[in-house]
Amino acid sequence: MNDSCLHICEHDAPASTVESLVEHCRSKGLRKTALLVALLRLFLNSIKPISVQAIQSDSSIGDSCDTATVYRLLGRLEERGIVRRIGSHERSMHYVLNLGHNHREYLICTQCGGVEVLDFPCPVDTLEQKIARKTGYQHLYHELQFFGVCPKCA
Amino acid sequence: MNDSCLHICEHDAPASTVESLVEHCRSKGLRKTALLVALLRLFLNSIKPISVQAIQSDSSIGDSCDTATVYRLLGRLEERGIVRRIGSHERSMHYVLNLGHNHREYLICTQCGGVEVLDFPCPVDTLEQKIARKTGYQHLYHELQFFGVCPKCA
DNA sequence: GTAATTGCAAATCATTTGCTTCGTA
DNA sequence: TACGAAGCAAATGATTTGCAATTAC
Repeated sequence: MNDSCLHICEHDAPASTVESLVEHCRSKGLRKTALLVALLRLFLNSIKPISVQAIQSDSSIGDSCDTATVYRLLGRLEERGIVRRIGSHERSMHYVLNLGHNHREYLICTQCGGVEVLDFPCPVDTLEQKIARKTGYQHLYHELQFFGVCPKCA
Repeated sequence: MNDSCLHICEHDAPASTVESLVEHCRSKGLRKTALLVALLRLFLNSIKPISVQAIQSDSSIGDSCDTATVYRLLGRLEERGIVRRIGSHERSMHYVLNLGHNHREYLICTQCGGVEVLDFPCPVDTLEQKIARKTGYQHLYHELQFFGVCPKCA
C-alpha cells in the first residue's frame, strides 16, 4: 500500500437513498413512520457514528419524539441489520448504517472527542477470513478505531 | 502472512510483575494501597478486558471496597497511561493494562458475549504510522475488535 | 503533618420497561 | 380493524460527585 491509498475522507455520496432504505425497512416488517424517515435521513447524511444524544438533538427529530421511542427504533433497526451499534469510549451508544464491507474506520481525538473518517483499503479483511476459518466463528465483522491527539489539541 | 501466524492465545506470561507495576504507579504519584495492588494483580492475571463489574465481584476486592473508590482509582490509572479504557458494546466500561504495542486484539461473540484473545502480528501498525504522518495526530494507538457468532452459539 | 485516598450517600445520566393510546397497512 | 409504533412515567443500572474520616509517605 502506498500513501495515495490513504486520505481523510470528509464526506461521501450516500450509498442509498432515503426512499430505498425505507423500502428495505418495510420489507423487513417495519412501518414507515416520521421517525424512521428522519432517522434514516440523519444516518445517510453522516458517515460518522451518531450518538443517541445527537439524534435527539437533531432539529428534525428533537422535541417531537420521545426518548424511549428512539431507543426502540434503533433496537429494531439493529436487530434487522440495518444499523450497527458501535462501541465507544463515551458513555452513550453510537450507531452507523450497516454498509457491510463498505464500512469506514475512524480516527478519534482523545482530548476533544472529534471524529475523522478514514478512507483506505481495509487491511483487516483478509485476516478476518483467516480468523473465521481458524475459530469457526460465523458472520464475522470488525471494528477498527484509531485514537490520538489531534493537531488542535496538541 | 501465513496461517501459522494466527492462533488463539489462551494465556500468556505476564509482561511485568505486580511489584514492578506498583513501583511504576508510585513513580507517577500514586500511593500503594490494598486496592491498587489487588487491581494490578487482577489485570496481570487477565489479558482480556475487565469490566468494572468483574473487578467488584473479584474476591480479593469485592465487598472490601466501595464502588466509587474503584472508579476513582481506574480513572487515576487511566490518566497516567497505566490502563486503557476499551470501548465495548456492553453498558459497562472495560479496562486493560496498557502494554503499548504489545496489545492484543479480541474476538467477541455477539450472542453470548464470550471473548477470545487473538494472537497475530498486528496488520495495522504500519498503517498507524502512515495515518500519524498524514493527519498530524500524535500518540496514536488503535483498537481492533472482531465480532461474530461463536461455534457454541451458532 | 499533609496530601492522597477512602467510604458513604446522594446526584446524574443513559437506557429499559409497562402500559395505554395512536396510526399505518 | 389489527398489530406495530409512539407517548408518558417510572424503574433500573452505570458512573460521578461532595464531604467527612482515614491512611500512606
